[in-house]
Amino acid sequence: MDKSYTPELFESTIYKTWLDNGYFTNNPDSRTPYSMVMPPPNVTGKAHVGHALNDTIQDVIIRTKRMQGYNALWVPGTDHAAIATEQVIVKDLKRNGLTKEMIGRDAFLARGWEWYNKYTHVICDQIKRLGVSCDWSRLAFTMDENLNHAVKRVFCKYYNEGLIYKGTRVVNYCPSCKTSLSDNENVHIDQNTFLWHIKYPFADGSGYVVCATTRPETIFGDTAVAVNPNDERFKDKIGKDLILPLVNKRIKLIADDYCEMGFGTGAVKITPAHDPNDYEVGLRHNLEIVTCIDDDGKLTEIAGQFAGMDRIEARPLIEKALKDGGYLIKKDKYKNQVGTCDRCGSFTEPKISSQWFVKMKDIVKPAIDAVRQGKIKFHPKRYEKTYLNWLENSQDWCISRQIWLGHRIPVYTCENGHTFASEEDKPSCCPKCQSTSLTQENDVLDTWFSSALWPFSTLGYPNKSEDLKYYYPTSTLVTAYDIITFWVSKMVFSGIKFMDDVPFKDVVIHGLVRDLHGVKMSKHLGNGIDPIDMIEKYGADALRLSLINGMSMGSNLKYGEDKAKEAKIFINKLYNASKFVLQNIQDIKIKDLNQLDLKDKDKWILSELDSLIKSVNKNIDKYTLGNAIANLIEFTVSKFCDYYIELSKVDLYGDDEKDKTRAQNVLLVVLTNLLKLFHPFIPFVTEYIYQELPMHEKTIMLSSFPTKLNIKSLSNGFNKIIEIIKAIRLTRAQLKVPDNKRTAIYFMTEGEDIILSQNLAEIARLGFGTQAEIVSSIPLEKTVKIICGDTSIFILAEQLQDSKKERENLEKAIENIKFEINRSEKMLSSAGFISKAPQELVEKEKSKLEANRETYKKLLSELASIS
RNA sequence: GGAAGUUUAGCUCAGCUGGGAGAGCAUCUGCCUUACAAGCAGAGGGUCAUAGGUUCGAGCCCUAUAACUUCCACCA
Repeated sequence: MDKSYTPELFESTIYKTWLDNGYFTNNPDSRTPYSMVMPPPNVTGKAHVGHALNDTIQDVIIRTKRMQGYNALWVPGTDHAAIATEQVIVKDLKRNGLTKEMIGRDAFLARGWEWYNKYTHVICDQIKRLGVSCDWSRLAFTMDENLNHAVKRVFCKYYNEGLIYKGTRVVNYCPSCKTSLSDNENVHIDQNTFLWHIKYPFADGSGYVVCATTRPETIFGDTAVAVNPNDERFKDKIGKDLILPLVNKRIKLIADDYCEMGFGTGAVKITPAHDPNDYEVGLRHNLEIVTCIDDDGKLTEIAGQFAGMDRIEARPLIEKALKDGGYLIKKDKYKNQVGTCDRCGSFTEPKISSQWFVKMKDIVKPAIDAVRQGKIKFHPKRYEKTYLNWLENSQDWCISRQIWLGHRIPVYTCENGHTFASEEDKPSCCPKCQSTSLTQENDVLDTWFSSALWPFSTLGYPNKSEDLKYYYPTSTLVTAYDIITFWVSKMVFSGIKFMDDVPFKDVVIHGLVRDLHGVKMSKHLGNGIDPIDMIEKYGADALRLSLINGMSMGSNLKYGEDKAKEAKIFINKLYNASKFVLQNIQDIKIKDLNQLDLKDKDKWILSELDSLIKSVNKNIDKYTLGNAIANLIEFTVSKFCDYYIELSKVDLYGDDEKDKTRAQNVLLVVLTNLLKLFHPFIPFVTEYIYQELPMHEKTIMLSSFPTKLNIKSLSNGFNKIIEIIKAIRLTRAQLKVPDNKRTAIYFMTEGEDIILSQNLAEIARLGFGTQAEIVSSIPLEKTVKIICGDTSIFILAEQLQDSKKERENLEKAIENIKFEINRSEKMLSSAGFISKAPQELVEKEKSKLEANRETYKKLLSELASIS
């Protein structure tokens, strides 16, 4: 092994070995299945830290399950991200002076595929560098032939059951992406704007009403003004004609409950084409629908002199025109929320158009029940609320997009006006009239429509494959909280609808990776961290460890480069500890630990290891991976390295062959278990070290995950020795004895102290002693006395403890113990405590009190003796 | 407008079914001890956001308040 940890020397070789041996590949067999599907990254994207976190969590889970003996399958894949990719291609065309209409749909799609083929490997290669153990032979893509088939099958089923319909609605429309969006993709942001109060005069000259609006440019689309039917101020005016400012046409004053009496001026302008509520009002009152903003976000002909202007740029000019015409009463500052496009950030416009929808009401119900009844569990549980809340209030899902990339809606209309959905690529004729002249819908489906099928489309649906039978439902889904509503909910109702079963049983939700100040990472701010950079500088294991360590499930993670650095330092520590073990077991005779006469320190480290194994298993089961890794690091540093390795030197460097063999075997057992426990988190370095062990399987990946130690007579008795070592070290530090100056250590005991007498060499080594022995009388004058529990320790020191400091120490100790005794006495004298607290606890408190009283006496007499 | 989360050491966060407040980083002191100076040993540092309540006992449970964060929602 090299002197220090250098991941770049082995990470890629090891990954290749794993791949070449097919360790990631799985097919149905007699074992119990454990399956996951990877949330597909955008095929044209670049891996960011969020992917690294998401994939690391999944890899930890799948590697653990694989080692636990499950048939563990993890299916990777990518998403076609239609809107984003389409934009990129359109931009690319524009540079060459082309538009998509100029090259036509087929040529455009061909370009899309070029793009997809070119970039699939980029993102996959980046993800591979993390060390993920997904089955790459099953790499899926939402536009694959089979997935395409799944989409069409699902669409037709919905369609034929009447669950998909085409309707005219006001939907969110992005003038920049030039497509409609689902409610989900319409992101509300706060905006400081104004409330314009505009005068609408009655046609008969009998005064006017005032409407307030945040969007004065929509005035051209107004077809009524509404007031509340109970509003006394307007009661006798309802039905009268008003003059629409700037347009000078007549519109009616109508009464509708939608208009709240207390709000604003009490009157609201109605623009059915550009506001969902107004549209509803329009339907009720049979109002004309006037579109005044077109697909590019520009004002239409109806806007007269403003026609052709961008709706937002026109705003100040419209304001001026209103003012000039005497219509503007006032302009107040106002704060409201405005919709923006999830993909490009531009302001969306509510726009009336003909779109395809999925009826949500019925299909959503079983998805709600599945979570309510516990068939699907969220971790942490609180995210159930996000999920349920969204499903319970969901409106029909707008699935049509006015772009070309993606799954084209498989609905055809024949020349005789018959409309039907077909799974076939090119249906030959209309099923009703056999006409062969068919036209397909132009719109494509929302990307989430295909993502919703991911857990079963990647396993072979719509074919009734063996994979589906064996691996569906999948076991666990790991994703960030921000796509619970986009994705998780849609997979659940789709799975139940088309597979008759939930798509997964556990949903593990993690947070988003933020910078150190908690700010979202973005190119714009330059605060992003490139995971590939981190891998190159610190290694994939360090990146993985830094993401999991300190992670609390479901909460955001503040991340900076220092975390990767820190992680690398720790791995170096593990590496060095392993190196120490390996160097010292070259000549090992391997024995079963139960056949060896284990010493106190061995029993101690093994019992610590046993509880580590239990807690790691428990924490992985609970998906609290951050706690699991904290346990592992704590054990490695504070128990194994700081104590056991140091203690083992007594035997390794001594003359007794039996002691040496025993220490070697314990070291090997601890290291082997530790490597296995660490493997899911830091797969590369653990495999690398594992291969150096004198006895090992082909790969640590397929070795068994520790569940418990089968070793008898584990004990914690050695903790007393550790306390003594700490007391000696503390006193030395107070005496300012430098660590390179060793001192003699003596003990005086009242009776026989077996554990002490058996660990003198250990105390000497770790307590910076030249020697340690039990004596019957104080050996020399130049000693300093330390009281540690029931043990009296003397260390030979040139610099005597100054008596003032010594008294201070004693007094402090006495103060502390007095406080403890008081607390115990108070507790034990409380009738409530005795009767209500668990018996065990009462007993513990009693014995603690007794011990403390003993120590107290001892300390007092000690104080008396020095003064 | 509705909902969720957070508030513990200078910083980042743990803290189990309520039973003596923890880690890492940073700081200070000493040490190049043959796995590791990317290291070792030791130390200092907290009114657990505030106010009440329940309890023998509260960082943890309940109620209110405050600050921050996020999600959802069609109030002109």
